[in-house]
Amino acid sequence: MKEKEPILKIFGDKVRSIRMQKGMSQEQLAALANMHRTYIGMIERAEKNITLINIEKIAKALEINIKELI
Amino acid sequence: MKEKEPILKIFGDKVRSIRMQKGMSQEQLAALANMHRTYIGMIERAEKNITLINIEKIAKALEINIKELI
DNA sequence: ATATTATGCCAACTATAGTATGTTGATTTT
DNA sequence: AAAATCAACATACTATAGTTGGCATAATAT
Repeated sequence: MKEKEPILKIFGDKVRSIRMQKGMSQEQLAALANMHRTYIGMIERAEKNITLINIEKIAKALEINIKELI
Repeated sequence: MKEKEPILKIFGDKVRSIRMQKGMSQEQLAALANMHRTYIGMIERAEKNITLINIEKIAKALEINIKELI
């Protein structure tokens, strides 16, 4: 993941905006989703090509539907 | 990917049903999406945890919106 | 101003997604 | 019934997603 794929950017931006909207830190979201704090950061910065299972985990942690994240 | 995650099963089933609805073979879909024939099979059988970029590629090949696939 | 909390970023590792070939059996076509 | 098309499945390999720790910087609180 050198070049930032638009779809990852869109996804990361949505995660960040919803997370902040809910007043959560990356660390809090990570804890809820059972992930590492830095991984959430990487996703928000579109540095990783996230898999479907992790998309679902983040959606659940944010208490939203997956579709709202894509 | 030993145990089939429900979300991957749902995703794979949708790919298969839309593909068949459009009268495409796995091989044809693979060609359109620039993927290998067996990989499409693995996705439909929920044997792989697909990444966001590939979800997008398949959606485009099927000429549908990503949201329709999740 | 100092302490605390939050995020970015790097580097290294391990697990697994993604790519590919070949074989087998089932389904469809002729 | 034979031929052709399609999909399942078994490996095996290589690229990269996912996990982690540590340090630097920025922002917020006391």
